[in-house]
Order: sequence, then structure tokens, then C-alpha cells
Amino acid sequence: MGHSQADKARNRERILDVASTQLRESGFEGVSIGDLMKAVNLTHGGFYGHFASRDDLIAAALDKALSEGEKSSIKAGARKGTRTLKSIANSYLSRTHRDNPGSGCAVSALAGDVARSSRKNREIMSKHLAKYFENIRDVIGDQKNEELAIALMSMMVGAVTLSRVMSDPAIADKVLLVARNAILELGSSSNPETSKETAHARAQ
Amino acid sequence: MGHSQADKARNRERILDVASTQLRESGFEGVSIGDLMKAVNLTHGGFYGHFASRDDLIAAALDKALSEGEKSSIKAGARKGTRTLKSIANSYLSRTHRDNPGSGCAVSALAGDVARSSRKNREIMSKHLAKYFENIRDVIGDQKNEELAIALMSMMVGAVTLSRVMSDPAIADKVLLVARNAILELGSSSNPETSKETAHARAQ
DNA sequence: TGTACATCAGTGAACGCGCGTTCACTGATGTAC
DNA sequence: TGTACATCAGTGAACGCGCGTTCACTGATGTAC
Repeated sequence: MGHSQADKARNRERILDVASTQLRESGFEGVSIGDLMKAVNLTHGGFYGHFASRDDLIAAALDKALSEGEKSSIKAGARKGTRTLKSIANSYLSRTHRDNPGSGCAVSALAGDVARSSRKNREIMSKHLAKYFENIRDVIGDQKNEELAIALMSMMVGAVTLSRVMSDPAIADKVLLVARNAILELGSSSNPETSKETAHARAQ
Repeated sequence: MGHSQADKARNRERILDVASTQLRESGFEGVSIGDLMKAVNLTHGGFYGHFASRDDLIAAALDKALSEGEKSSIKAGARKGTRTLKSIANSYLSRTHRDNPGSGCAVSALAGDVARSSRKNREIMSKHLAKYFENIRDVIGDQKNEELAIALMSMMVGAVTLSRVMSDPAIADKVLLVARNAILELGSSSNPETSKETAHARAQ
């Protein structure tokens, strides 16, 4: 095991990676420095060579988790041309996403925690949410409709969260399904003049 | 200060009341037995005369917070006849609700926490969510549309949560507003055969 | 090429702190006579 | 009505535990000569 500067940078990334997953799986209070460092095969003392404090780590891990979400949203439909509202909704409101918060969207996993967290953490998530909204807006026909994008994102986040709450698997699945339908309906009916064309284009 | 059985029952209620507020304000990890008992002017040791453990309290306080939500949803429009989707959306997606989680809906305050909590806590919230869905379904014209009610609830929960995250007040308000609009649109367009009548009825 | 030295990422013992929980005790209440 | 006693809600000291954080130390790396 080396001790070079390159190793240090790599270890920092490994810590951040694991932290961003643990954060989404267990929430803000679910990440402990001891467990985290054990998970990357280091001892707890070395942590402070990488981060000034636990709060510092949480902020950095939150930012990283949210960045991954943007990338995966873009990946979801491969190249830009094939991304549609439907493909985003299908992937966001999937059982896979619901059952794997650690690799999923940090907004549905952590919005509740961030809502009562520090101003700094709320700013971090706000910044990323603006991009999430843009990604959705890019995909709905209606150009200027940032408003609709916000409403759609709200519903997706709420639905994934409620689906994760539901103790009955059938009802949990139902929440995902009905949200998917509602998203598509809203996406196609929002702009009366163009709704028929876009609905038709999306159907094939 | 008395020590009768009636006092004990009253103190238990006071503990639960404060806990259900603190829970919504600060989340599952934000409630400590010391602070809680101080807030009702008792010492921490007495706690275990009322509850078997912290987990026990949390479950009871969660149930209580969720029950309040049902009541206030019914209150929102006074008598049943005057409750509409619009009145529910206006009150749920209000600044007042967003800025006062301690007295607000436990679903938007705690769904994220419950999603990663014990099976028991998820069952408690699931049980109440079924009633929340029914309350909304009762208010939308379309009788059999439990599905729509679930989608509307998802959006309201997501929007309040995201509005609480947003560090820019103008954007935070925008989230509430656009969700309100989307809710009304979905509520009136869901059932093609009756959408015009219900939309008209709601407009006056 | 080989040796002495400086650097510095990571180690692990130690610390204070807050927490949930336990328990011997207190003292006000209500009852028995 | 007054006195002795049992009950039991609440008290507060004490406990173990896990946590974030500090710090003197280690030992591998890379450099200087």
C-alpha cells in the first residue's frame, strides 16, 4: 500500500464514493466516520487528513451524490435525441430505483433530511435541483414550461419516497405506476396547442 | 403538582404532543429523551414510566402526528360539502404549511425518514396514507379514481418537501404555486367524460 | 548504484460529550382504621 | 376527624456506549548526494 499524493487523492475519492452511497441509504445521521473509514479499509484517524469535519464530508458527499444523479439522468436515454419524458419517468419510477436508494437519485433519498439541514446543504441541493428541472424541461415539448418540469419532478420525488414507505409491496408498486401515468398525462396535456402532436410522437 | 393516575395519563399525552411536534420539526434523530422531558417540565428518568423505550415513543408519536394530519385535512374545508381539491391543495401547498412542519403534515415532514425506518414505522405511515388517499379521492369528482388520489398526494408531498429545501424563497414559493396548478389540472382532466362539468363546477 | 534524510498519508490510543437506559429513592396522594 | 400506612409518578445519580475529534507516532516513498 503506497503513500503517495496520488494515493491520497484516490482515497479521498473512495471515501466520498462510499459516503455518497451510505448517505443515500441511511440519511444524514446514518453515516459515521468510523464505519465509513472501515468501509474503505482505513482507520478513523486518517479521515481528518481528507476533510476538516464530518459536516464538511456530508456537504461534499451530498454534492457528489446529486451530481451522479444528473449524469444518470442524461444516461437514462443514451443520447439526447432518444430521451423522452416517458423514458425518464420509467427509469425514475422503477422498482430498481425505488429498491436501490444508495445508487439512486439523491433528491428522493435526502430531500427530507436536507429540508431541515443547514443553509449550506439546502443551497447545494437547490443548485442541483435547478439542473434537474432543466433536464426535464428539455424533454417536454413545451419550451418555456419550467413550471411543468418542477411539478413533474415534485411528483416523481414524492412518488418514489411514498413507494419506499409503503409496507405492502403491491401498493408500493401501484404508487410508482399511477405516478408514471399522471406524469405522461401532465406532460402531454400541458400545452393545448401542441398536446396532440407530442402525445402522438411519444406514443410510437 | 399531583401524582394521581389522571395526572400520569395527562403527562403521557403532553409528552406525546411535544414529541410529535419535535419529530416533524427535527426528524427521527432530532428527538432526544432529555430535551423532550425538559420540554414538558419533567426529568428524563420519568420517561420510562410512560414508554418502554425510545423506539416505542417514536412509533407512538409518529402515529399521533399522522392522525392529526387526517383531522386537519378534514378541518381544512370545514364541513364535508365545502371541501374541494382546490381547498386541500391551497392549504397543503401554502407557505404557512411549508414554514411550520411541526404542526403540519407528518407525511411531508417524515416520509424520507420512515422510508428507511423499521417495518413497524413503515406500516404505521402506510396505514395513515391509505386514509389520506381516501380523503383526496372523496373530493375529486371521479369516484373510483384512487389512482389519481395517489398521484395528487405524491405531488403535494414532493412539492412541500422540495419547497422546504429551496434556499431561494422566490423559487421555494414557485414550487408550491406550480404544484397547485398541476394538481387542479390533473384533478379536472383525469376523467374525459366528466372533466368539463367538474371543471366548471369547481370554477365557481 | 547505494546510503541518509525529509516528507507526509495513515495509525490507533485517548479525550470529552451526549445519549438511552437503569434503579434506589422521594414525597404527595388516597385509603384503612 | 385524625393518624399510620401503602401506592406509585416522578427524581436524579450513575452506567455503558458510540460518536467526532485530536495528536504523537509509524513507516513507506522519493530525493539529495
